Amino acid sequence: MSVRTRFAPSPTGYLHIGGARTALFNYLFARHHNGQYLLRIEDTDKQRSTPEAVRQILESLDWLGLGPDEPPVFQSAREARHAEVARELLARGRAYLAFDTPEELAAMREQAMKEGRPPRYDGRWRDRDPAEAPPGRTPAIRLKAPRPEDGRGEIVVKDLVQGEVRVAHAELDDLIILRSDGTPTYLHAVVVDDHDMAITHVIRGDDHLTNTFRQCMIYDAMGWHRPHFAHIPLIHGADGAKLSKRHGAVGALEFREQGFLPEAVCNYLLRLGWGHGDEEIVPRDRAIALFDLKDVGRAASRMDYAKLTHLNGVYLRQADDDRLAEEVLERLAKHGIDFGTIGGDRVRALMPELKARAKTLEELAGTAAFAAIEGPPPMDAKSAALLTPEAKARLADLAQFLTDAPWERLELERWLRDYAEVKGLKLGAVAQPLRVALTGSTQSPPIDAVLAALGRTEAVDRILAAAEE
RNA sequence: GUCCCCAUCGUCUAGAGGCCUAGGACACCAGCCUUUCACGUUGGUAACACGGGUUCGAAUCCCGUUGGGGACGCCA
Repeated sequence: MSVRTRFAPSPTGYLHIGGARTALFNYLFARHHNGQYLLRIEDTDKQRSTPEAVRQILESLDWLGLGPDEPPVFQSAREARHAEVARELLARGRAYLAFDTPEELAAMREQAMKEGRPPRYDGRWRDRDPAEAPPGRTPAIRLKAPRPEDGRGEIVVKDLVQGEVRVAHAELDDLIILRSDGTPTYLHAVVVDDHDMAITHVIRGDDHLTNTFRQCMIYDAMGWHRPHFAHIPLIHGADGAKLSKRHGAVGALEFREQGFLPEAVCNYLLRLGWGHGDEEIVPRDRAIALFDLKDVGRAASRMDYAKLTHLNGVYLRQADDDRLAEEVLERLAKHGIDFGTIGGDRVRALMPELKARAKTLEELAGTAAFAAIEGPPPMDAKSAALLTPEAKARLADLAQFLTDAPWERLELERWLRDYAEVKGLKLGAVAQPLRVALTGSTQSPPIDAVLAALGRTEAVDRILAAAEE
């Protein structure tokens, strides 16, 4: 039977980076086994689910290159089926009608907590005749949890990541599978959908580990085969607490905004909890070839933005120049920086040098701005301070001589070295004032590359402007 | 409170009883390279939570302690 996995987010907000990793692992596992990777939107909570969240989840997955192999399944569209299974369980005597009110249940929980007992449903309607129900109450359907004679049974799950995990039947209570309003509960809907979608491997966050035992009860009651389960550890913030906004970016699309490349984010997420020897750079194809659930760690890991940033730099340097140029120009436009066709060409021309010096697209856009615009670049204080009277005189001199210089990068470099030698100067004494004049910054790509990319007219204009300031 | 899971440098990890004087990566520090910055490169600081077993031998197996996390809804 071919492997089928699914990612099942609930559309109550943006796609969390932890969810993105769950999706990635589901994707990689399916691809590794030549199986299918599906998406199910768990929108049975009508109060909190929004179409906007659905849209954002799809966009996030698309950006990460984790789009599903089949159209997404919307859980809300399958409520009739969920109810049908619940009624079947009822008909088979594996479930029963429970007429409790929410208030009664709350009181029951409170009482149990007060007495130091675990808050579980006591099964008061399990063997009671529905005829005894108080008038006007609509019942929920509860599943009958196993109650072995000796009271010592247990449910065993052989989790592909966590290993063998067991929970005593005594820990389980009769869970609601169909609410009194006829809608399914999450635990029930998940089981029915995973079964109907022929999911073979359920890979999800380990916050679902204890839910698994409740779900197993439903599989068993229906006589369905349980899928394999793999519960992967959660991602925490740098302080070890649950990852939240105060830790920094957590939404997948926030990473895009901040200038991270999707392939870098995926690589980072993969290495968080999964490893293959000392390999750090694991592109998609390699990840598919290597991925195995047995190599997934069992401990929660912490989000490290510094390492993500480093990885992003690695991927940035490998990325295609035109792609990066497009991204950068888009960002410049968004920041209200004016540039024309020529500016775009200059950014493209300088991209090989630019990308070696940036770790994110946002940073790249910042360092590319001087090349995109027309005229003298804005100058920071540190750069302006470099424009001493001597430096300005030097620039004026350079502007004059550059008029006749050969305009090609390697030739320019030689020309600059000759110039410095003739004038008895260190190359740095020539390059730094030039850099400041041309880029408005003390840091930039090699000055010969900058000159070549700007073109003679623009370069000389900027040098003259700085000399006359 | 009850149940479940987890535990190697600050962080991510390698490690399946001897290959471990514990390896790699990020971050940090110092040097080299150099027209600035970055890249690259060389070196450095830095960890098996603790206590008991098992064994000739334990980071690796077992038990306990401590610490962290998760779950206990007519939420998902």
